[in-house]
Amino acid sequence: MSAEATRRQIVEAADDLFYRQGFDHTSFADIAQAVGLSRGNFYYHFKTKDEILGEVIALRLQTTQAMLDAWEAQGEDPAQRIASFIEMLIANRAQIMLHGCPVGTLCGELAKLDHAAQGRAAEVFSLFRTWLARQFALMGAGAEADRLAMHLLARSQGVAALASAFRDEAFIRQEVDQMHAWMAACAASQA
Amino acid sequence: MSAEATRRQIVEAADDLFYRQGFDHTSFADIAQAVGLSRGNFYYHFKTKDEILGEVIALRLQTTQAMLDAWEAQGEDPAQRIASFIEMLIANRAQIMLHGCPVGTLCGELAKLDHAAQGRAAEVFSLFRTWLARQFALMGAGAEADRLAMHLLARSQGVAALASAFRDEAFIRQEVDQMHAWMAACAASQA
DNA sequence: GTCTATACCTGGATAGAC
DNA sequence: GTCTATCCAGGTATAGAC
Repeated sequence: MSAEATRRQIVEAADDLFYRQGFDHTSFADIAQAVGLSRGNFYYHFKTKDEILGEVIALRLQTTQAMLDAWEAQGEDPAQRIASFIEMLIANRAQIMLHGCPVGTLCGELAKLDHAAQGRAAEVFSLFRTWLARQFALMGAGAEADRLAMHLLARSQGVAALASAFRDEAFIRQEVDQMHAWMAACAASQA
Repeated sequence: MSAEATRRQIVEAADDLFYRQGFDHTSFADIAQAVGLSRGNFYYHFKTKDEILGEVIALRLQTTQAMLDAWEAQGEDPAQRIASFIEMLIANRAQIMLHGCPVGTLCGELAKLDHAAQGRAAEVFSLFRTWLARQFALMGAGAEADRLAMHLLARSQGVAALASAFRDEAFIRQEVDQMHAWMAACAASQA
């Protein structure tokens, strides 16, 4: 196999394991096993764990941006695009109940480790924030656009945190309904 | 020193370290050093790390209940008592920006570790949930009381998560203001 | 590019002297 | 109740054969 393809496999396996088990709790052996490599060979591709983390964050930034671009292309108006964001909680509910939000839990863990990559990891949040703010701006929210974006981001984080703690799917649906209702009220007040 | 006093010191030190560094990332050596004990002596007091975790959770359940009781005693009406809950975000903002919410981050970490104490840790959330639901019920929320309690708990979790990721104090104040406004609207609609 | 073998360290946990 | 010494597992990382 080419070195490039192996590297990519490693990053994808690490992405998954970091989400399910946490960054600190995932060992090189775990990742090597997932990819089917020996531990020794592993170091040919990555020298340190932080280097893998860097690539995982880069991958997440990339896939997140791609998802936002897709929502942008599909949604007919900003309110519908924001609805796509909210529906993410429903689409990923099974994983969220088990492991929380990938972005929030990684940022939380890196904060505890006082890790240098904290800022990089938070950039994934920034992608959502900027994108949401632009949608709200298009809805006519003006100076309030960023505040509304942060509000919605916070609510989705809270839902993920509690859904995971209580393993409660009904709660997710309940809050998602409330968020859609809040959006409707939001849109009405701008009109 | 008496064994009982030492044990208590250990649990308090562990409580603090688990919050600031995370459970998994905190070693026996860290806790022993914080208390000023040798590692060997440490094992006279606690046999396993899980045993310490159990006591830390028990301590948190106890201090949380005491705090709720205090709010109950001080608040003149249920709306004012719920305001005490919301103001917790302001009172603890410095710590929250550095390490997130102690309850949420512990539950999140234990979920990643697939730890047996997950359920116990979530009981701290349950204390808040039950207490908040009772306040909402007193406000006349009826069947909606629990839903409103979970909603408020989720919002506070979301604020803690994003405040930590962005290190943003203004955001905390902004959302706290919104939560108070939401409460006022809530109270008005019940009246 | 891939492997085995291995060095080195940290962390959990125990034994036994004081 | 406290200490030192020690064991062992697991984790990061390297060397060097193939």
